[in-house]
Amino acid sequence: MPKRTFFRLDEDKKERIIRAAIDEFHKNGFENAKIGNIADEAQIAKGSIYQYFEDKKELFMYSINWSLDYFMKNIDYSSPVEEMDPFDYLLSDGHKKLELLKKEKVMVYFFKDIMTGKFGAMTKEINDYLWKIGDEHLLKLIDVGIKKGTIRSDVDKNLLLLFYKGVTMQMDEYVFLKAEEDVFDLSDEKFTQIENYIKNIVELMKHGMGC
Amino acid sequence: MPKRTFFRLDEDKKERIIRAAIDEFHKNGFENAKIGNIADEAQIAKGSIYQYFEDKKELFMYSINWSLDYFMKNIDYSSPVEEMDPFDYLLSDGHKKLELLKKEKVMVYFFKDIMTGKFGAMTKEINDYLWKIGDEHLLKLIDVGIKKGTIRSDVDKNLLLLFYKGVTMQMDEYVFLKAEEDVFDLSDEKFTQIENYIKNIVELMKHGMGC
Amino acid sequence: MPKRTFFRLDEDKKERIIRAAIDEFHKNGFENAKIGNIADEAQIAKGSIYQYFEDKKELFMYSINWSLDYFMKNIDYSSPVEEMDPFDYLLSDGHKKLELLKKEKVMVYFFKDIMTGKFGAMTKEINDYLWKIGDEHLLKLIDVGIKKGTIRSDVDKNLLLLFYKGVTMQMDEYVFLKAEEDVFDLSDEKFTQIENYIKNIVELMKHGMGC
Amino acid sequence: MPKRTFFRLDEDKKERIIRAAIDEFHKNGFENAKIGNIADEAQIAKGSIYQYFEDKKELFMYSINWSLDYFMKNIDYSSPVEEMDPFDYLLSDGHKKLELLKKEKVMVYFFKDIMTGKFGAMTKEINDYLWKIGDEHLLKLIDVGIKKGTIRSDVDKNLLLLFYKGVTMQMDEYVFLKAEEDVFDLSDEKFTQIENYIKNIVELMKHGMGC
DNA sequence: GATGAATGAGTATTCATTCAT
DNA sequence: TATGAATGAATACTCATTCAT
Repeated sequence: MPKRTFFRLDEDKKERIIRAAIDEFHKNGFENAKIGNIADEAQIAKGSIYQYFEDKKELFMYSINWSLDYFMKNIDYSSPVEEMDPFDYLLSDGHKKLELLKKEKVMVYFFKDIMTGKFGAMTKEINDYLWKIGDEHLLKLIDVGIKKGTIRSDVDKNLLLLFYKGVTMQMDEYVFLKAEEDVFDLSDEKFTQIENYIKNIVELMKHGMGC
Repeated sequence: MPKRTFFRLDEDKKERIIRAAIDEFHKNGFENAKIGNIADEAQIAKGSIYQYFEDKKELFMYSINWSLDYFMKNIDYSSPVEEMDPFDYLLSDGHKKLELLKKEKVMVYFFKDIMTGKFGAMTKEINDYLWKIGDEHLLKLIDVGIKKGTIRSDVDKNLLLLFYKGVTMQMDEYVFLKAEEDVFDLSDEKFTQIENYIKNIVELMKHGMGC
Repeated sequence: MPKRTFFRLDEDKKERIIRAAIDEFHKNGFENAKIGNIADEAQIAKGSIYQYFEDKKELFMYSINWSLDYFMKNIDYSSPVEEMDPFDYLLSDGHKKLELLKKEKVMVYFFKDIMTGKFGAMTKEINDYLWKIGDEHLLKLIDVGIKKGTIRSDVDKNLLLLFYKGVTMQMDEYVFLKAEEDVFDLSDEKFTQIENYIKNIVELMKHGMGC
Repeated sequence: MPKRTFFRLDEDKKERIIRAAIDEFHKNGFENAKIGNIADEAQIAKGSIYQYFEDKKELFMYSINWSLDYFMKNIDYSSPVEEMDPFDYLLSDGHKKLELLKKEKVMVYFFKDIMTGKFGAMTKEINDYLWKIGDEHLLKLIDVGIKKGTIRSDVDKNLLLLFYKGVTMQMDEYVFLKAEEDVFDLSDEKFTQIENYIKNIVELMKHGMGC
């Protein structure tokens, strides 16, 4: 948890610092991230970082939290969508992700780094926490699906979760790759191409790949 | 590529070195892995490492190659199985993995670290290479499935690959977690529990989670 | 010398600041003393310290002066006692010191730190000054003793001073140690024990340890 | 305790390192002593210091031990002298100290710093140890004196110790100051002046300053 | 070839001091 | 004047790599 001096900062500065941190952590990983770079990028003095955060680790942790919050707010990863069928959700969600990708590339990547476990040992603690949050969210979706009758009820929910998650992540991976191809802007063609892919994947999730 | 001095070493020493490296890299990640620890563990002088490898990175890369080879040889990840149906393959493969897990815990974990992208930037290069190999392998399996009529042929193969991979990885993840619970030895009960899970997952892959 | 802003402060605040400083300097030495701690302890803002003192060193120097003054006033280290025989003086002085120890532990210790030279190089300047003051005081005492016929007159006065000082300091050291044993309060028993010791020491000073 | 790599060094290098350390610690105290300075002065790489010592503190501690040993060996502070009368001992000891002062100024000062407690908190532990050694040594001397009949036996030995120590230290202080006056070499005149002082002090110790 | 000692570049963190409010 | 946030200089320590034996 940042020191209170951090919270007293004006929004712009706070955001500059965290975005600088996210950028650095994403580019170089935790170990190789230099506090100096972050300070420079955020246009503050190196020492100031320590006025706001206990140490590098705390800054890192908070960066994670911050990006988590960010996505919660912006992708509505949290609640209202909960009445949506998980398959529909995927479709809409995928769309939103594409828009985010265009706007918040770095942060999305950072978020992906986290979820992928790229920060490894460093995050064991927070990693578990993040997973739990994500899983809970997905389980709710699955529940809705079962209730609505779009998801089979003869299989253990955890198994469904695992299945859903696996396919979803793979799909995200694909979307990322595709989006990466256009460094600056996604063409409409690419856009529909991606949406098509997602539709197909969802179809596979529903009916399986077997005959 | 190691220097030729390395290849002149006797098998035992070579293996000791690589296994020590794998252990250290797995435990601490690339940045925090200490050459000194590896040398100690391998019972050779620190300086000797540099007689065999250009630098830390080369040792790391070779460790990856080595473990890749190891699995190729031991899990038959390469050829003969190719006539097998991908679903059957999963079942048998899963079984083999369990046996490997018991025998080569550290190396399996290291391998997982690699495939998961935990070494991040460090491996971008090799990562792509590994994925390509893996993907090729899986695509062959899928082809077999289509030919044998166990996999639907109305969907793009790359999509099937993506789907198959996603579910597979998630399944592996689960197996790892389960296996981890028994630090020293897997009980038979746990063993069948895991196999059951795999069966169910395969069933989901075949028929999907939709109604 | 503190800035004039300091002298404009009310007594209570001034004392709070100096006592906080003394406490910190005593506990951590000059180098490790933290201005922040002093400010916290004195319940003022860190920046205010610099409103009163040029820098850390000036605060330190003034703390020394302050404690010196304090003892001058409170132990009557200066004048009226001057008609007293140095041996009698020691006895009475010793008693007073015990009382002070109970009331002003920290400051006494700080004072001892100074006289002992614990602040080393930092005080070279002030140290000389302090010694001079102390020596002058003691020389007066010795003069009185010679005049009163309680001290031999066949020895160089500086030598007597040196002798007197050495034994005295050692005695103080002992008193401090004893006093330290009772963290909160000196028992009467300990009290008389200490006084006895002092008496014996004084006897040794008078007649020597030889046969 | 230094690492064994240190003990494998040739005598010259070892001595260069320790003397450089002693010099730096004496000049700047523990906190302000810079490892870099020590390394430079000893003509070795900064990192090498850490090949020999765990950290700054260990180097400091060993420097103390080393100078202690040095004086033990060179001033015969340990045993054979033990049959000597403490007063005679002081005389001879004083003489030796003068010679040492000329040869090993810095180290003598460092030693004095230690015994004076100038390193304060840092040494609480070792300080006690040093005092104990010193006290034991002195107590033996006093015992000899009592046995030989040159010291009165009607006084508590610890009191005698305290007395003896106080006067001795003060005397040393004086000698140091005198010696300091001649930066490069002690004139014979100064030499005899000092010896005279010592004789007088010893006389005072024997017969006291009272009438 | 093998060894392990020597090297020195590289960086998080602290804290006295300054400064804007 | 009081405040406390901002600043940045300063330094112990690590460890990959080199090198002398």
